[in-house]
Parts: sequence; C-alpha cells; structure tokens
Amino acid sequence: MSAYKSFHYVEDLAKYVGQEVKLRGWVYNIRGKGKLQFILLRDGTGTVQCVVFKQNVSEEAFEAAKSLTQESSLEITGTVRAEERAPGGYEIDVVNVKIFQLSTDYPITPKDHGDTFLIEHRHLWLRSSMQHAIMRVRSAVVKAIRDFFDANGFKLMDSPILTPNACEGTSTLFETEYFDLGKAYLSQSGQLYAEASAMALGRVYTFGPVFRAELSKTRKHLTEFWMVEPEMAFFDLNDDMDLAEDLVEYIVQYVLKTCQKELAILERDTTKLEKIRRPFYRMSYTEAVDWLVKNDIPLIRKIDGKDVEIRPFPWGEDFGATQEEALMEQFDKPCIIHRYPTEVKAFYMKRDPENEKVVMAMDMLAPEKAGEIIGGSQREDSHELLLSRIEHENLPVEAFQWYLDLRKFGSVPHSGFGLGVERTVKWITGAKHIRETIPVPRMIHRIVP
RNA sequence: UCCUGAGUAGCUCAGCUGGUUAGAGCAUCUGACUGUUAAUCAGAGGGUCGGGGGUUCAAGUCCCUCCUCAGGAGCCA
Repeated sequence: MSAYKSFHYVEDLAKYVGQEVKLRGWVYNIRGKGKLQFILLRDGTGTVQCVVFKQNVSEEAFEAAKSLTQESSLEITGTVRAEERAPGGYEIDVVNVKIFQLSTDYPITPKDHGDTFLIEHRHLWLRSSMQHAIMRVRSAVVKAIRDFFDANGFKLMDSPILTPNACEGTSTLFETEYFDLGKAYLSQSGQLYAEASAMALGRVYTFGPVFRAELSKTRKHLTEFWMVEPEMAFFDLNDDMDLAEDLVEYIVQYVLKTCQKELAILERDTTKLEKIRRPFYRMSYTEAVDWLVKNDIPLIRKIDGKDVEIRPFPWGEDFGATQEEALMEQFDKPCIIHRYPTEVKAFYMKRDPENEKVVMAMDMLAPEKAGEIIGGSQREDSHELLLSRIEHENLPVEAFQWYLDLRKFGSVPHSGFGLGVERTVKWITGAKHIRETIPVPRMIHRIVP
C-alpha cells in the first residue's frame, strides 16, 4: 500500500468508530490534567480531541504528550470513539504518540491579536480555524465557477498576464522591462484576449490573477486578485445579465450545499444566503439616479480636500460607495445596474442604440454591503465606433490594431463580464477584510509575506 | 495620493491636569491536578515606552520632526 494511504484524516473518522487509526497533524491546543492530557489535533481536514491516559500508553509516549506545544507536528495512534462531550462528536483514545517536531514559541496564541500582527504572520494565520474555513469556502467558490462554465458549454481560454498595453487606459498598471521590446505590463483584465478567444470558440472564460496598481487602501481592494471573465459571441446585454445571475446563484447554492461546517465556524447567517435565488433585482442607471434623487442621496465630491455634498444627484456622475450602499440597503439579493453614462465607462463598451448617452454596461452589486462583485458589458462591435472611442480616449491606436481586427473579420454582437473571486468570497463568508479571502494577499504598502 | 487615527513586555491593552523602582491578562518556564473545552491553582523570568531632537528640577505623558501601521475617500472586481 502507498505510504500516504497508511494514515487517516480527521474528516473520515466517522467511518472508523471502534477501530484504530493513525492521524498526522499539528497541535491546535493542549490541556494537561495530571495523568490525563487532552491534545486538540488539526490535520487540515478538521480537528479532533485526542485523550492520553497515563495508564494506557508507555512512559515514553506519555512524556512525549506532556512535552507537546502549540503547533508541534505529530502522529497519533488510537481508537476512534463517539463522544458527546467532544466537539465534533468523536474522540481518540490514544495508544501512542510520535513527535515529528516540537514547536517553540508559536506566535499566534489562542487569545486576541491585532490586524497588523496577524497579517504579518499570514503564513501561520492560515492555520487558524476561521482562516482555514474561509480558504475552504474559497476553494469551493472556484470549483463552483469552473463546474458552472464547464457544464454550460464554455471552454477555458486563459489570457496572457504580460501584456503590451492597458486594457482600460484609466487604471494604473504594474510595469516591467521586457527584454529589448520595451515595457510590458501585468494584465489588469484578460477581457480583450477573451474576446479574441470567443471569436474562435464561441463561449469561453479566462480565469487567473490580475493586477491593479491603484492606490486604493480599503477592505475591498487587493493589488493582485483573481477574476473569472466569461466572453460570449452572439450574447447581448440581456443574455450577459442572465448568465451573471445564473453563475452567482450557482456559486452561492453550491457553497451552501458543500460548506455548512465552514459557514458555521464563520458564524455566517445562512438564511441570507438561502435567499440568493433568481431572479435578482435590476435597474437602469437612470432609474437608480431617480431613486437617489427621490431619497435625497447626494453626490459627494472632494473639493480642496473637503467633502462637498451636491444635490440633487446629477445624471452622468458615477456612483461611489455612498450611493451603492444606499441603493443596496433595500435589497436582500444582488442587484444589477445597467446602461451607465458613456463618459464614465470604458471605451470598448457598446453604445445603446436607443440612447447614445449610455453604454450597454452592467454592474452587479451584492447585498450586505458587499459591493460590486461583477462588472460587464456588451462590447462595441462596430469597427468605426470602436476606433473613434479609442481616439477619443487618447489611447495608442497601433497597440489596439489586433483588437480592432476582431471587428474587421466577421464582427458579431458579443458580451462578457468579470467576477472578482475575492469579493465574492468576502460576501459569502462575511469576512471582515478582503485580505482574508486569498491565501497570501498583495496590498498597497505590503508585499511580505 | 488625500483625510483621520494609532505605535508601552512575545500578544492584547491600562498608565489621570508631567512627579518614587512603568502595570494587568494571556503566552513562556517550574510545580500540582483522571474530563479539560480560550482549563484551573501556586510561583518565576520578561521593557531602548517606534526613531531623533527640544522644553523642564523632572517626560511613557508636553512640543517639533521622521518612520511604521490601521481605517476611510477617490478608482475599481
């Protein structure tokens, strides 16, 4: 038998009641009681309390158990017993303890720690039960995304991470030298390449890390985050919004189905997640502005470092956190806002044929103050209009030549969107900060660990 | 980048209008305990009060400056 099949995992203990198992893991906590030692062992799949009675083990094994410290690595052999007093329902009656390594002065103790201390020890913080639970939900979210697209006729077509130009001229890019070809940039979106892929395979999605050198310092921003971006030939904006709703509903319901234990550890109110069923809410940007005006929500603008409130909210301004939160307070499900003013949106978005002032864009806002999780649009398919938008934004036309080609050789209506994985995980888990939703976060002012 | 706030033991913090030798809980170490759930009890060790400068008889405390960190804004997923 393979060596890795010769030991057992905590998540499988129910199958071994009354039998002897061998567990390998780390000490999550230890409590000594004279001739009795309680070892809380975690192995990545769960935690279980192991009871060491002095009379049941060798002198050597008991001394080993007494010497254990937090996060020491060990192998425990013992019998599985159903035990009401134990958290998790099972307990191990230990017959032997073998130490891999004794840990000394593990910095993250079972008591309170501050944010800065924990993020500095992110490589160890991942072992804590809440972080462990969030990471398992993240894994489930990613699986749900891939299952959804794979089951619905989509092909994975990953986009390059090193790119020669900005996808949207507005955001700031990380820059690097690219041999003797000048500057290259870390991609802030795979979308433009996904459009090329969609013209080849019909329905595609790209899934990977993207990079934004924005100077954003909030609990919703990372400089490196994961985005899934479906792109579909022959989909209009309505198809795009329908697909976005299907995807989000599927992700949330999948997590509810597979992560009950994790959501319980995170003390997440799952009744709120159970409500996430289609149809979601939708309103146009113009309807949203009407609502803001009716409810006296102003535009807040910084003038000379001071916040100035402008009312009524003027049509044409983009929404900020204040407006989005006010709008979302009335909803217990996500809401899609569509048809934004042309001026505030990216050059590649298609103009609404019925109203030149707006583009066929859509953002999905999640409830419970989670904010924007999806941004998407129907893409401009006219070569002429796209070229004029590129020129209007003062973007280098030659860099977009290949992109313009897509509108020369069989241009079709097409749409897509991007879903931020970490924002989605933050919403579903109720994590306080987005840095807790990715194993090792990259943020402005922090590159370590 | 801008605004606001915070740096005191390994960690979380208290320290009043400046005044003896800077405190507590947890963690660590030593000892006791056969049912602990962030165990308890007894004892011990542990400090450049973020750095530099200044005011004062006297500075953790007041002033200046620099550094670091956090929260928020704009922008975005």
